[in-house]
Amino acid sequence: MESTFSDKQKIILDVAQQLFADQGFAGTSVRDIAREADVNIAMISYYFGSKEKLLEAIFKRHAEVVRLRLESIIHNAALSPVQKVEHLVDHYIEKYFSKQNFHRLIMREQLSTKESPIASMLAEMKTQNMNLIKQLIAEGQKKGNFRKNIDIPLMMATMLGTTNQLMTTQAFYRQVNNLQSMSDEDFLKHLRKKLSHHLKSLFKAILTHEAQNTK
Amino acid sequence: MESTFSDKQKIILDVAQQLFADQGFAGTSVRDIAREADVNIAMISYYFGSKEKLLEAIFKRHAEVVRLRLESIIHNAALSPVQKVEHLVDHYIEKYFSKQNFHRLIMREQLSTKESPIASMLAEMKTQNMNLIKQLIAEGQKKGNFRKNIDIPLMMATMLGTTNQLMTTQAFYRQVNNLQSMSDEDFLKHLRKKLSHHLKSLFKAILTHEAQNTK
DNA sequence: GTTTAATTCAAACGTTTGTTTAATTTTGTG
DNA sequence: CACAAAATTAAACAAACGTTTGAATTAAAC
Repeated sequence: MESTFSDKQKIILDVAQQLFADQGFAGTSVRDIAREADVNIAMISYYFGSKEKLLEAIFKRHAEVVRLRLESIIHNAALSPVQKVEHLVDHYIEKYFSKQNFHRLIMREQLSTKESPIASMLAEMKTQNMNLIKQLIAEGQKKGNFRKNIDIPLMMATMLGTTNQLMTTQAFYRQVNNLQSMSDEDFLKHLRKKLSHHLKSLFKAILTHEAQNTK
Repeated sequence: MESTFSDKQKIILDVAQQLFADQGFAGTSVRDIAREADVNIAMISYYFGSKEKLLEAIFKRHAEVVRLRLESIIHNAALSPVQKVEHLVDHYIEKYFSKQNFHRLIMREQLSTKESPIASMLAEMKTQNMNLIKQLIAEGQKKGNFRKNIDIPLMMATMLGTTNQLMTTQAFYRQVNNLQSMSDEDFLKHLRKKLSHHLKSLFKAILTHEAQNTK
């Protein structure tokens, strides 16, 4: 990768990522970023060309990290296919919960219908991840653990979609289940556990031959 | 409901809904709306107070329609609980696919973390729908069709989340499955069918005692 | 027909936006 | 030190934004 950023550039990237995540891309001005990063307004254009290309740089940096982590799970010879799927679920939940706002930002960009460098970058990233998971499924089928005719994109949609949806409506989930007395931290722990179990049992039902367990 | 809009107000609401859906709220200017609706810019403030209250009015109008349709399914005495769930799935898919852009708009608003009249309105809407579905699940449990200890919010998150996710990444789904030669119409039909089957078998696995069928 | 209220309009208001300029300072190199 | 390149700055730019104004027009009420 040709991505070698100076310390100052990294600060701008970090600050912008946080602000974009919290307030959205349109909702964040370059002046906000400059103020928070303690640099002159002109530095953003100077270093990155434009506000939009700054976002592009942020996503590029993120994509690299995701790909590496995913590969390390898939290629871990010590794990069975079922274990890999479970690791995948837990890893994704962990990643998503620890950077909620950033994933909100990605969601927002995906919602945009317009063709853009960013949209095509996200698509490419998705394809890479999908190919890795395809390997994993194929391995499971070869070993006889998984059934044939698995619609991987649908399965992915359920994992990502359910997690996204639950995240965006977590306050609602808390209210419905009368969990207001819990601390924020405890609630998130509880939510993650529930979601993890839910997704794993769903995937067991989709992927394997046996019915999923009741708790 | 006190919502009685003049013809001109309805035109503004329709046009604004379309534009907000296509370009987002921040991405649509009141000048865009005025031009498309063929009214003076000042009319939007005059009738609705502000751009934000205009969006509020659009969501209020939408919520009413959704509630009525949901009630008609839940209270249909001719259907069994399982059938009702299947109707629910198909109805939601139908609703979502026929107004994709509008649901993208709702998603975008849900992604916003800020407290706002619109956020609380969406939350209230969600609670209403949830209570209706709770009735449906309780009916199924009483009749012995559904198992106990069903996490309804999690189930809803899977339905809404999977549909949303698949919708926002449909171009990707098409590419991965080599369906570019299909017409747009045929592809959407295909996608709906796949999604419907996927969700129904997931729900069978979640709700009932038997394992779901393979195709 | 007269009066009062509701509607419509072009224009302007005051901000805020992303980006650029041109001058200045800092840094690196020989 | 001297010179060139890079970095940084305050200021200005033009464009777009949501909203308001005050006059002009239409509709409604009596």
